[in-house]
Amino acid sequence: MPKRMTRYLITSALPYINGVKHLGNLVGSLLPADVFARFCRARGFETLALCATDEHGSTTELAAAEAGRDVRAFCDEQYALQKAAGDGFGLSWDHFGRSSNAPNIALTQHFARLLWRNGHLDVRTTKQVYSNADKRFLSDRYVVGTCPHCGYERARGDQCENCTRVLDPVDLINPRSAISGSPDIEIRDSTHLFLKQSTFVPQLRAWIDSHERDWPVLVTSIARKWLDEGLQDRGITRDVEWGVPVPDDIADGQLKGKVFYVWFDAPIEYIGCAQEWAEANGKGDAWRDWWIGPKSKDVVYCEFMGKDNIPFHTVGFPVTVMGARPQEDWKLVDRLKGFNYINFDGGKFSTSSKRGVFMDAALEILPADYWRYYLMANAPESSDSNFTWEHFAGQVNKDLADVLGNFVNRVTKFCGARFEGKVPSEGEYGDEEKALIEELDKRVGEYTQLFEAMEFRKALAELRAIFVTGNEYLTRAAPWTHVKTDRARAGAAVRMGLNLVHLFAHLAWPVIPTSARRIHQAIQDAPEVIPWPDEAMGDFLDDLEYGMAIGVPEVLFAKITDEQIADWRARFGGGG
RNA sequence: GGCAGCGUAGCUCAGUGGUAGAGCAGGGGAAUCAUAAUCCCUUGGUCGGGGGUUCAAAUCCCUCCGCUGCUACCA
Repeated sequence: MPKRMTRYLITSALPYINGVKHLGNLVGSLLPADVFARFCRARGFETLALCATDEHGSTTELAAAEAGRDVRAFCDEQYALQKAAGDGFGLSWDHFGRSSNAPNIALTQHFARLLWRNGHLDVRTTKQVYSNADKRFLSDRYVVGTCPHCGYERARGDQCENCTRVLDPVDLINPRSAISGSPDIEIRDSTHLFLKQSTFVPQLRAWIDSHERDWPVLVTSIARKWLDEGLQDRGITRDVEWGVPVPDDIADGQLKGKVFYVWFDAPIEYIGCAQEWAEANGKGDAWRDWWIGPKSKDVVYCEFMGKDNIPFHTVGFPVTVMGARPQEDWKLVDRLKGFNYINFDGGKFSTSSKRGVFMDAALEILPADYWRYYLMANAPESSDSNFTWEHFAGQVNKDLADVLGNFVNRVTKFCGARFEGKVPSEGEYGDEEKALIEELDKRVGEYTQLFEAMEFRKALAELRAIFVTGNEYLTRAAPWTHVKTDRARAGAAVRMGLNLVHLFAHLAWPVIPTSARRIHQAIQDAPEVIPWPDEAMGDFLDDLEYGMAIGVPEVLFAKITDEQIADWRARFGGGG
């Protein structure tokens, strides 16, 4: 595989540390980033795929407190769980880091100093709610009280869940701490740093406009909405303990004891994670070449995220990067792929109310590839999509078990029964094969383009169509008929069938890596990265050595039964 | 309330000005190598309602209805 000039830097939105993620989080960022990273590697591009846990903020502090744990220990434990779940799903990160690790802390402080020096930060005094009972400042959502609009008694300080109105904690009637329930709260002045985002609007708008064509409408429309509504300066520090400390040399130490807002430091971990990767792999300063300096010019930086993350990646983080100029010219995102949500039987997946299927539980009931295929085939690209057990089972059974799995099985078994389990050397390709090759040249080209365009749903529809093409061919070639009268003709068909199996393993690898490997190994050993077929189909489909012994894989995809669906529906909820 | 997206066959979705599409499900047939798996043919939609622009509208404009999301201190 030739090395190519372009390098791909790929990040998925950082999963928050607070618990194993559900399928919605998986399909919106982690999984498409992995599929795309595998696709890039398969094509021979140098690729760096990074992800990390996003650990800071009051939510983690309070979750740890509730669990009676030290915050760091709590995060250590949660990090291990998320890492294991990601590994289980075959998420092939080059590094899975942590926003609380040293590189991110140093980089976050470094960026803040640059922004301060460049005049992009203001010191402002704000009114914050302080709880005497809890001995801490409360973020808006941790103040509860009666909604002044609808009278709901458990409204949160940021928004009333009942009438959905946006609130300010001072509006609440009978306000109290959501942590202790204590009404002993007061308003105190607190000094914070504000990032002067408003001065970046023209620059941001020009940048977003320049991506009119290569970003999804979802992304540009959300980004523009923020600019059109009048971008406000954003407070980037908080009165909590668990975070990156604000250095004393900013604003003469006025921010002593405060930390940066989690949304300020989390995106910087994309860079910090590259440094963690370099440190873990003895790469020295190589991480910088992905992010800054002349060598980074060859890098295409791709970000994957759910729509809730889009403002922070089209406005917040870009302002941080732009504000570090002209001294330092860090990369801005080139390709930003945003996703809608996947619903669970018509309702939301919810971490807090444990609704839906979570990554660890998903792997307990089925291998990762079932999920990977289904989720990518139904990726919520144009609108929210909906998960039901019945739809899931129907699609997996049909596409993976019947169309792909059975094809591999029928070809390899027939070869074993009639051609001694060896690639037949008799016969030559004729018109039938020529037509097949022509069609596959077209389809594989289309499939490649769809992946390049990150049109995952359509790409998987094309992949399925390619599998179907194999079945169609086999029906027309009918080696089971010809073997009785014309062994050469049957041999050529079986040889083509085996070459198709081989092709399918290569094409499917980014999506279903484990199964693709099993399929490939039935034919011959598979390399770690199964390369993309760049050659013309006429060559690829006559590539297997004549006479080479092949095997029959064990059942590749066992079908999901009605009983299983009933069990899972009882366990997880969700209709069908 | 404001803003955005969506509403197309029973289901999941393509299609953004030129005779309504795919997969699944349903119906009929072929084949019997195979995880009863495959292949071929086929039923099915006044493209949410109404109005307008146009030779021509699922597609553009207006309006109404419905669903979803976002609304900056959850991340």
